[in-house]
Amino acid sequence: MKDLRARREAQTRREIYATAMQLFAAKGYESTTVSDIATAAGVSRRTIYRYFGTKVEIPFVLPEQWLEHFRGLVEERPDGMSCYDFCNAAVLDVARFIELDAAEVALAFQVLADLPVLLVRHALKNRQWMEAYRQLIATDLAKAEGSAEPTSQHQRDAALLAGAIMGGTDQITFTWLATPGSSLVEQTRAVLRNVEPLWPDAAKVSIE
Amino acid sequence: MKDLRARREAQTRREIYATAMQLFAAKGYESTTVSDIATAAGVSRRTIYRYFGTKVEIPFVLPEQWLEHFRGLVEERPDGMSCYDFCNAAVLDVARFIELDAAEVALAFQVLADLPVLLVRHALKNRQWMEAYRQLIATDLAKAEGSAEPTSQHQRDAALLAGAIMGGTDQITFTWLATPGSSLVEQTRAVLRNVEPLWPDAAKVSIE
DNA sequence: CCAAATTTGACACATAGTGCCAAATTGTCA
DNA sequence: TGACAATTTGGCACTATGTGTCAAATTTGG
Repeated sequence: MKDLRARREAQTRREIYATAMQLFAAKGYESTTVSDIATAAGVSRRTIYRYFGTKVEIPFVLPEQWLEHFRGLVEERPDGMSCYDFCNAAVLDVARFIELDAAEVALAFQVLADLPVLLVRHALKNRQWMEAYRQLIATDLAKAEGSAEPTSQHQRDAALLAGAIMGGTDQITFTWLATPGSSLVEQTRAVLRNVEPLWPDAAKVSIE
Repeated sequence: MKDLRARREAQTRREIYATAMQLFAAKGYESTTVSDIATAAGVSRRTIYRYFGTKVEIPFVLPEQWLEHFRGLVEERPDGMSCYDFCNAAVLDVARFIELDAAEVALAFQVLADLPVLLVRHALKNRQWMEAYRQLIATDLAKAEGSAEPTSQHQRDAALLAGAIMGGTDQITFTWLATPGSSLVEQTRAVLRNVEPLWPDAAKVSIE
């Protein structure tokens, strides 16, 4: 039974995560050593590094899941959907996905507020989002105009759009967490409306 | 003579920088320890940390200077200039500033290519740029509409614009380095033209 | 040239992260 | 069920980053 082992691994992974977050909330991220987490979780220090490559990965499991969810959407993208339509749908889908674990996110981001190391990690996550958008849009624009490789014009358009979407969604995630009762999906719609004028016509033709 | 000391400090700073970059180019960033740099530069390891907070700061002195140049522009911003006009002018100014040390930049970025640690640092730098733009634009939009604090609408608009500008300029910096003989300023103009439709009307009224 | 202030060097130390191998645990098959 | 194989875990050693501390060296100012 291979999946039994897999479930056990997922279990310890969750346990380490829960223990770590608890300690971070209690003593702060910086003054919690990996050894602390290890002893509290009842595993060896080495094991922590096996499950999470680095200490700073631990508080970013949820954001990482969101990005993977998006990448999954890109994989399963239906044929004949325009770049414009797909991006709008995907961004909204991710917003819905994020809203699922609202409570957990609020706690996590509260713990991590204003920590230099984590700000850096946040920046990296933003860049990864931007890269994901940028690559998707750039290749799509190239395809839509029948060129194998994206031209520098395509690259520019894609980078602009990716930056705007990333910047907008990052911002509203912040205000969403800050103002309880607000709807992330609604705010996301507003962002997409604002981004609208940036889309070139080529993005609205269906691919394949 | 206070400035004599300052000049000496700037001197050793430059020496450490030059030595470090040379070593990075020769042996790679990762396999160059801070001790290596220290002995090669003829100072103690501790001194390196005094001049540059961390090892990863060293290859980012130029980008840091560019950001500081921009911050300087914001400080000396002339009265009665609209947000839109100022941002366009400032972004172009920075592009000119960057183009000054083109050769040095090319070498630096070549050395640092595809290093995980440095990719992270690059992400942080991008975020800092975005924050600089975002804050500037958000407060300006609020002022232009007579509200003391930026509304969430202002914040969204600002985040979008900041993201687009950052994403666009980052992208063209990349292609500029990759294609010798190209003009960063020209490309920057193209980015600004593309961003154009994102600006709300409020950004075009003069402040103060 | 001397005294005060500041910079530098040297040492110690905590922690992150990695390689390695033996021990324990788990899945598989007879 | 029991033994064998595969994988996971723990423990240990080690390197490197980054920080605190204080004495020694250097520079500034008179």
